Amino acid sequence: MLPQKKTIEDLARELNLSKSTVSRALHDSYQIGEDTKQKVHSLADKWGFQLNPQARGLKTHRSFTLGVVVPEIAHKYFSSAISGIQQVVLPAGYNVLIGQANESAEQEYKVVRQLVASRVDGLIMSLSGQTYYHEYLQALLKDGFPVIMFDRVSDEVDCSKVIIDHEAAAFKAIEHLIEQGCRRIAHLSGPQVLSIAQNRIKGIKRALKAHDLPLIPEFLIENGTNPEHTPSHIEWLMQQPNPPDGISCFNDDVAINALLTLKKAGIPVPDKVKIIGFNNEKECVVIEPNLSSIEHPVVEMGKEATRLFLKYIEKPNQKPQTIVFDTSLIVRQSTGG
Amino acid sequence: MLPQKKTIEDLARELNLSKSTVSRALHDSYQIGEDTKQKVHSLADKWGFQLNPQARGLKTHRSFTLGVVVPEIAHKYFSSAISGIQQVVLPAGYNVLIGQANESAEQEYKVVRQLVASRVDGLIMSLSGQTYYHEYLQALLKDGFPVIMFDRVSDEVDCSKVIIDHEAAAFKAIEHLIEQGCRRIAHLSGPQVLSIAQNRIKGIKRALKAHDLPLIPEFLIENGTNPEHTPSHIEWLMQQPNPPDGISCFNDDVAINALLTLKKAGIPVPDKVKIIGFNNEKECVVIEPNLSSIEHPVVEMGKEATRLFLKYIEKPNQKPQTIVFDTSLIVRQSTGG
DNA sequence: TTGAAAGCGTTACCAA
DNA sequence: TTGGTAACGCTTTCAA
Repeated sequence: MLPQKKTIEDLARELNLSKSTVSRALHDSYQIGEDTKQKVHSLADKWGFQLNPQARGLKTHRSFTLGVVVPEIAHKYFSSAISGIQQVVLPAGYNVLIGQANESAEQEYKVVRQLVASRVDGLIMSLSGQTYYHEYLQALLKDGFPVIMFDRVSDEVDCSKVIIDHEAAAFKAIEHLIEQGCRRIAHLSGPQVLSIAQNRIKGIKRALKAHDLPLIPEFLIENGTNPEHTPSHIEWLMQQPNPPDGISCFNDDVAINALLTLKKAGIPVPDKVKIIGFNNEKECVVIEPNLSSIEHPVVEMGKEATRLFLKYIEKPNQKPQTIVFDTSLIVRQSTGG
Repeated sequence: MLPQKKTIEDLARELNLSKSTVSRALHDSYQIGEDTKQKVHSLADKWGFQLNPQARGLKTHRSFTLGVVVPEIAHKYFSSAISGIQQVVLPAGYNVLIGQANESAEQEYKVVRQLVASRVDGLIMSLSGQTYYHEYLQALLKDGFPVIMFDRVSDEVDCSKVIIDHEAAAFKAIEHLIEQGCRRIAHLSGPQVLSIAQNRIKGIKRALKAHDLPLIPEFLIENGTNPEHTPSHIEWLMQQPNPPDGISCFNDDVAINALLTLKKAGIPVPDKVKIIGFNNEKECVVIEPNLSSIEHPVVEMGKEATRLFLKYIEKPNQKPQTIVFDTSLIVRQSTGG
């Protein structure tokens, strides 16, 4: 178990072979006889031999390490993605180096720099909210360095992406509210710099139009994700002469915050107003009434992003591709389900 | 930004110095003149030069990488710890390689093997529930390889540890229940192979004794953390002729599961039975009644474990030490607070 | 089918 | 205070 002390040379000596032969045998080179391979492998197994990755990397200019950058590790959404990434990349012989950007553009840049300096073979990232400056990512890509984005992507960077069809997801959520009888729907939306927030709004508008309902402008609350402001947003909404009868929230945290505010105000959910969130987090089934939500296949997305990375490693010069994941509506009590 | 192409040799050539001098200058060796250092550093900065970690590692037998093994990445508790670890270790020039054991002893062994093969300079781990076999960790330690455990530790492994005083925590929880009027207290305990589970039980016993209350043996449910069994445990408990009037749970997940079961059965909390959990997770303030809990300083523990690792790297041959963190009781509605 | 040897980018020993 | 050089463990070209 101890940090490998044996080298290829030890194997060679023991078997009366040369380093080169042993190296080739370990890599199952076609130029090596079956019996030789056998011998090498069996001794290697017996010794628990593993190649020194640093020597290997030094020679091959690869590290067999993948960098992953997320806004925040300690968030279920992203740690699940990381878990998905690991499930695919470890069996392929890669390790994962993790960086967190803490929702800051500068930190994101620093973290990427650091990972690149550590010689990761590629990068899978989900962008941080306020990030505008992405030229350095473009530069990396131009040098043939694989960068794959998932979930929070930027239109300005031309790389492979794994995303959710947020427009369709929002459409689904709003249509569900409408089918449940809502006619005056409010929205606590996210940071407008994120394309996902904009796409959600597109979906909202499309759903309303499809059902001949108006978009009530003052019910569309932008940047409504700050947990400290949610209660006042809700209070304001419900104090209107014609308050909303349905509220869609940017994520479950916001939705739960909203729900708690409504309960405190004695406004019955779903009877008087219906609520739906996004992400389908654990808390949805903890709160009462249980929260309806839109489920994102985040583990699957992590896996898919990793497959793109591996494919790219296999043969570079691939055209960037975008893989779109669908979401599913989870109906619970908060929308009368 | 691109993966460094320049080498020490390029710097040397450009400055009319030798590789050795440049290397020493970069490491601020005392043998190098101030002016030379200046020149080297300024060119290195200008070029954005960074040493090749693989070549460095090959030569020095270090990787400047720390391995972290947790039962599950996608769990707030552990991802917070990882975050804490990163906050301390990144500024020290180390990267973090993460492995998850999925609560399985075999996986844990494999993951450690893999990380060691990847030449991590040390390991910070939180053990998985069912783990018995720890000889390999002992072996590593004997070879001078740093292993630090946090939270879920094993008494059988003689290494530095960062733990919570679980006995005191459990004492606090039980004493609180008693002060709130509970006289027949039940416990959904954790895997008995974990020392934390045993220490909790010690605390429970001590608290009961201190208040002259008996420990009701059939109310002490071992290995009670399986979410599928929690409802039947709760049902069984409450169907007893003399059911418990207080339940302490191994963690918040179990407590919430228990609470939901009680609500479904129409048993009022906290009036008929009081509940307390451990970890103080987000869901505590989502469920109703809000869940009382014991808060663990998990980010701080991750940081402290990392400091121990760095100290050990600085000078090996340290005696193992154990750092104990205290917890705080968070009183909410589920215990009538 | 196998072996010898060069070289990846550092560090560290020995000289100067 | 600085330089030359071997060595870390592996891959790979060239030769046999």
